[in-house]
Amino acid sequence: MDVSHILDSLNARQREAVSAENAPLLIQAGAGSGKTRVLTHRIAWLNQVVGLSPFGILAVTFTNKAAGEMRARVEELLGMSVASMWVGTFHGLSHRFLRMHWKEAGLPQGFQILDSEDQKRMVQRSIRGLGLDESHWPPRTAMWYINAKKDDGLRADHIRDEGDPTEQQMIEIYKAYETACNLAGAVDFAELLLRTLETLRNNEALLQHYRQRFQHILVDEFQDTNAIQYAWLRLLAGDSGYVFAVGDDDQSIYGWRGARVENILNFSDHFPDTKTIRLEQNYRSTSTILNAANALIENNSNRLGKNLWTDIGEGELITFYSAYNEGDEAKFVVERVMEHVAGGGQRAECAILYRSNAQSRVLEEELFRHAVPYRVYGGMRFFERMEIKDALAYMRLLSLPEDDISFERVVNQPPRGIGDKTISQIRNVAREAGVSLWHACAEILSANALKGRAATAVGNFMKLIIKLRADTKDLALDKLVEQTIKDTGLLEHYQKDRSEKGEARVENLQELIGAAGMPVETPQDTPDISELDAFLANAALEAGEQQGNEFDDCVQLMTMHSAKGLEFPLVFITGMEQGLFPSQRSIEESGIEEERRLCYVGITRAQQKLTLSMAEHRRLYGRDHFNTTSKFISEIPAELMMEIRPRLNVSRPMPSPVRRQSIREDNTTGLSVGQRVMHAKFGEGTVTDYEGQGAHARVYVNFEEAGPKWLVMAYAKLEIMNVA
DNA sequence: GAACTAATGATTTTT
DNA sequence: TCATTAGTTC
Repeated sequence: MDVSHILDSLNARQREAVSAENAPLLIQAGAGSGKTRVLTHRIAWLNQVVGLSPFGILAVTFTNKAAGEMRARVEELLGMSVASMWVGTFHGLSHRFLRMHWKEAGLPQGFQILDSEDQKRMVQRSIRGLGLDESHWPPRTAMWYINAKKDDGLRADHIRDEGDPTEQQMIEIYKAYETACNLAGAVDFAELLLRTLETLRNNEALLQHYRQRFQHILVDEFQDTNAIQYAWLRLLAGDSGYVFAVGDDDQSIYGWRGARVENILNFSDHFPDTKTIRLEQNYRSTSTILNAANALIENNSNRLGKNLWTDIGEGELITFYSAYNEGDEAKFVVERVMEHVAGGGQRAECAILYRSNAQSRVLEEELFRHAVPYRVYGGMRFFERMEIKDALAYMRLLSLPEDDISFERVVNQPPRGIGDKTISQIRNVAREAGVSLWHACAEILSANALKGRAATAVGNFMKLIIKLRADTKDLALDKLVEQTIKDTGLLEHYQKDRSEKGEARVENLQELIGAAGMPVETPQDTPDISELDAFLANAALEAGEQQGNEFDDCVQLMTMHSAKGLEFPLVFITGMEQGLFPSQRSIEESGIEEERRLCYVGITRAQQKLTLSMAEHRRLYGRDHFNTTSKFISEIPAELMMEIRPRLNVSRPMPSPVRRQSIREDNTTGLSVGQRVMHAKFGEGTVTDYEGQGAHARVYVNFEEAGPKWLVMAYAKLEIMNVA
């Protein structure tokens, strides 16, 4: 059989990995060394050469995006659909397993998934239920504790009581939380994994079935696996399965959320006869960039060790700029971006990276000032929005009225006269009887324990849900959403809010109808899960895209963490300051090796040109910081770097208006200086300046109430006022 | 029930 | 510094 299409495009190491004999394989894939390519080609190899059915392959990743890409690339390579192959995230695959084996797992058939926000509310409820003071026992902390334990595979009963009163209390909260989740048929993210693991462990027949089925297990980003994910892999692989693990210990940047680099370092101890293959040829960056990255990471101990190389050529030197303050730094970066664009480059080729999200603000302001379109990664995702979660909560109640989190969320949203007093009464009954809030309501009503108005309100709410469920039983999903947001009054409620925010919420709700109209991909082996439950699970597991931008060609702003896996011709790493990057906390406690790996990740995102910058003086969280240069700068060989000295006038806080007016451009705003205008939010004002062209045209308006502001014509919806 | 006020907390993020 | 959120008031 001709296998050239699988191997031809690969280098020697990649071929070795793809065509390796059956054995545990550890592929140390450096940044930009083609790891996704190796993974997908390995799957193709297993299928077309070894003759393994897609049915026998399990491929697991961390993000939905990575899973989607992998499936698409395999299908492209094989020229066929591989729906029977299990490709997905640890959570997604566990979810699939639990839907199929809910009985064995001891879950209700319609179990719901809690996202982090739901989980926090649930923990909060448990804390309140125990009569504890929330300020002393913050839900965040308790949630963090519970997740850390679950990620280590520990139930509340498993935790050894060392006599520490704080820990004892945490264990109590954990227990109460477990009870509440079981009652509500709710499963949090960590629970998906833990429950799957336990179900397999306690059910020999199931375990044997899956071990036999999945002879080959492929793992992406192996350095990011935590204890339970590793246990999951080992259990499934058993003694007869082959794990093909691809990862890079130098890119392990999620230790703080439980990832264990040891999983990579000790892989060969756990899987006998492991074959290790290193992919060190980099297809992304210039040798200057790679040499900088190599030199930097050399400073870490405890590595498996590897050296990236390329035949792309030296390319440009790395630029380093030490700015006077963060404003100056932003100005410098944006100027470089604008130069690139002026030279015919795309904005989307530029990525501005930073350590913490708080740093994006100044950069955004500077980009906005110059009307450079940009996109910030890491905002609120679609299915996390308040109005969307409200609608979903109603839908969840339709599916499973015992879902207490959803019940509490919408029982008085929109307001229908069920106040705190009534709710806490319901809660008490529920707690005493050990039933869900929904059942508690029914009991209270039949016992006539509520007074007039409250009783009617609660009764009406229950009737609403029951009627809605009956009415929508046979409806298509999008119609169901539509009817839900109408009949519950949710849509009307948000329509009353005439502000921009309210309008956006109404739009989002309408978009939800649209989203429900799209078919949700249900795996063929997932049995009788309703269309509604599939949609709800999907919403929790895949929170959707972050908000896009109306401009396609945007400068990309993101943290170095979110940049992992991406690449850009031009990369700017800002805030190269001791105490910020590496962060103060990492210097003091967690050790800075992970910070250095993060820096390594940042550097290796760059294809052609890397620019580093710092601010000697930075205001962060209302405090002034006087910074020294990041240690990491000194770890990059000086001959790879060129330092740019600040110009004399850069530290001036604001450009003088005189200067702006001296370089006049055509006025395309349609308004003239001196024109009186009206803005929906800021009120009346006078136009005093303008700049920019076309879609980016802006005017400077001095508002009576709100003060002077720059407004983009395309968005501001200014009303021209006639002089009285 | 909306509208104001005070308190809080703040690396990094996915599921 | 500043955004979110919980609490308070009318």
